[in-house]
Amino acid sequence: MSERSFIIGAGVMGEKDKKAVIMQAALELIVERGFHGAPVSDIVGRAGVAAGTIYQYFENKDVLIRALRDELAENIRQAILEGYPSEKPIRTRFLFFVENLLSYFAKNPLHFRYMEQYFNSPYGISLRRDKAMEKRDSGDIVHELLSEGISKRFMKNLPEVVLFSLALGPMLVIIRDHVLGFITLDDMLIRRITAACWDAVKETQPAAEVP
Amino acid sequence: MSERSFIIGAGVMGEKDKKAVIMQAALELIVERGFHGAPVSDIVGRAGVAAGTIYQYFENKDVLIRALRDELAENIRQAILEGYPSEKPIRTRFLFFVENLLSYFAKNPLHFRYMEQYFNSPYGISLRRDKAMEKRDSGDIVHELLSEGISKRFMKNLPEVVLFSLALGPMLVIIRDHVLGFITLDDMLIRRITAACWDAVKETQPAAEVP
DNA sequence: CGATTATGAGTGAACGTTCATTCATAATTG
DNA sequence: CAATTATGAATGAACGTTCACTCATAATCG
Repeated sequence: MSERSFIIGAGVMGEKDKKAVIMQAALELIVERGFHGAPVSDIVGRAGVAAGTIYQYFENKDVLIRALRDELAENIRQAILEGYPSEKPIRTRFLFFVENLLSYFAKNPLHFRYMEQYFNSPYGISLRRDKAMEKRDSGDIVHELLSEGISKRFMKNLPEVVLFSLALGPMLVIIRDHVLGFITLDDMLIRRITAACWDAVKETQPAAEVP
Repeated sequence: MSERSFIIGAGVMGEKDKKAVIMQAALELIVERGFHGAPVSDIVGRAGVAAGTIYQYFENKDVLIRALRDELAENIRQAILEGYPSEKPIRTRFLFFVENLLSYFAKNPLHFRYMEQYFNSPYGISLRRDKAMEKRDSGDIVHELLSEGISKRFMKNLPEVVLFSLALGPMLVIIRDHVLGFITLDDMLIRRITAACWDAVKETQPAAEVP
């Protein structure tokens, strides 16, 4: 082998992957056992590195936890914005957004569980709004969607945070059930769930035009 | 003072209250800082008792945590079943149930935050279904409501867990926002939110009779 | 180009801290 | 004055973090 490399399990890794291996191990363990059930000693054990190695890449455990959050948030952001039909009617955009988000989490259950745990922990409480709803990337799109929906009377005249909860709250429960094996999500079911969420937010005295 | 008593803050307590004081202190601290941010030393400190006293009432910290869950679950059960209109139409029962639950948590934010943390932690994962949906008290009522709604075609023909998520998922987000001060829930708003949840679950091709 | 030195990623035993829990003792009760 | 209840210093396990050290590789040298 022409450059430094090493073996973990059956695979051969270039040195650049070590950080990623640690992050993956942390993701799995934290999802399985929670933040305080995933000591650094177990994380490095699963990653196949020594205790000290983790501090080559992360200043401390908190930094690792936040780095994981940032990476997942970026993945999610890219996944749900790809192909977003900015020019289509509101209903189309709404369905696209919710369907994509459901789909992403159905396919990446660990990402969902991690973010859920993060935002339900003392780490995440203060940052919740910044990341989920405020002036940032995907949050912008949600805000744009809902405020336009309200002003054009395609959606119910409720506070934006309420419409947000009607649109995405069911997803929190459904993905949890999907992860835990109480239900299996396929594309058809995802489409029907998304349509039901639209029923929740849409104005029941419809405006002159159909959205 | 004629019987043994002691002072906490401005109040005087008989000894029978000591267990309750410990539980209240644990509730507050765990909601504020999470399970691993609420060490026994802090709990007894807030309760105004010595470290050892907690073990007079609870075998260990886990037992305390589960006892709190049980007490809150019982409170919630009683609150939402009081005055439940078993003989009224499905829609009436649905609105009553969801409204009552929203109302209860809006008035008892600590209870909500505790249960949320509990069920999102390794403690609660395995028990989630037993408590929230299965053959038990309030769970029975939800199951009865949804299965009747499906079979009589007043609700969408979706898996029960999906209808459950459409009915109660938004509440998870809204109460969190209420607790964190992003929104203020009053009776009027609660009624409008509940109505929107009904829109989500109700069959859009209505049956012959109005429910 | 072979030999020598420098580098820094990787290591893991050891450290200090924090935690839940215990128990000998003290205080309070009827 | 026995019995019950409360106390808090002491304990040991578990944790995150540190740091002196190793060694494969890269850089430099003669």
